[in-house]
Amino acid sequence: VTGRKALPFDPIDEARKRWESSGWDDAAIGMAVVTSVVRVQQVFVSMIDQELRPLELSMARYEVLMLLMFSKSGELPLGKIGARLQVQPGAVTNAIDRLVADGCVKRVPHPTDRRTTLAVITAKGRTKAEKAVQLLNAHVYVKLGLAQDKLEELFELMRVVRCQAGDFPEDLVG
Amino acid sequence: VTGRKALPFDPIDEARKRWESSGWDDAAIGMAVVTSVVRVQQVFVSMIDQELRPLELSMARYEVLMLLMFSKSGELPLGKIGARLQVQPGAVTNAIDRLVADGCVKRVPHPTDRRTTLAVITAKGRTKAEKAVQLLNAHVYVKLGLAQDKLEELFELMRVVRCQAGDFPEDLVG
DNA sequence: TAAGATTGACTCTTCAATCTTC
DNA sequence: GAAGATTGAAGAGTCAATCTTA
Repeated sequence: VTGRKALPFDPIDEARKRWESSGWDDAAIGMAVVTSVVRVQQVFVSMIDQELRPLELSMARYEVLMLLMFSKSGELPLGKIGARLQVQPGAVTNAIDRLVADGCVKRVPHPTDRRTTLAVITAKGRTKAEKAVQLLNAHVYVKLGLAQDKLEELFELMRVVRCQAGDFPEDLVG
Repeated sequence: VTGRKALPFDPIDEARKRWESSGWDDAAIGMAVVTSVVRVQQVFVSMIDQELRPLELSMARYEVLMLLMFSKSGELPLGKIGARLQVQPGAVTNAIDRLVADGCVKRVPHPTDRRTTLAVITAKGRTKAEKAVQLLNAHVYVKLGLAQDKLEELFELMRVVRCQAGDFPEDLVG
């Protein structure tokens, strides 16, 4: 993706064989899957970052803008944002700070609960978010190199893993 | 995984529906797959970090130890490590620095090429690596909550994505 | 007491610049 | 000049501590 070179063999296949020849057969496929997910994520994130760079957006800030754009009235308490993105409060504060500095978001006090702060997307924020979506749709999401039906299979398998991990309740799987 | 709460619905399903109702049908499944991979990776890495914490190992340093342990004579040039892990040179220097400080690795000059440095795993490094493997095998890799055949399907689909991304040559896909 | 947000210390990453050696 | 490694700055994350408000 960047200046990294391709290897003349599949490194994860190699690792799996070593696991099997070390007597860890029952864990070998799990290791291979986890390692694959980590590597693929690395590739996806660097594709996304590259597209977002001209807009001066990071992936984290893009995700925040998406959340705000698709929420009714374009505002959300910071705590809700953290829960959706599954990141710590400090990460939210940081992302909002930068979005505010860039004029994409405003901080507004909650009308009734004075502990909570609302993030509100601005017109500039909406414009930037729309550009970002166009770029990612055109250059990342439609270029995954897998047929539609294969993507569906992959999505369903990942959904089960996400559910097992407690991302959302079990009764929503099937 | 940590103190994060589960949501009462699948957030990625919601996003996918919004994509479809915005007329981005062709990109919707790609968006859902990319988002899924990012979330699952987040979960896997935090499971791994939690297991590795008692050993005072990060996932990055664990990966370096694995590479060294499975290489003949337990040594590797820093550049090779970066290529295998697909990270920048600076990240390798950082990881090796910490492993050296922990006594798990030694830096040794290359016998013929005085530009390159070799990382050599120590006895302490091997011991720690073996403990790490036991922990991850027992508490992560065998507990993915998916049947063996489903894991195989998932692995094969991810392999195609990795290949498309240029992780390794196309003629090794299968 | 607990919830929401912020802050500061620390880790790990990328990127660009630098230094040595080929 | 190019390759290998290091360095320093900046971005983004965790975690623990803190402050305000409920």
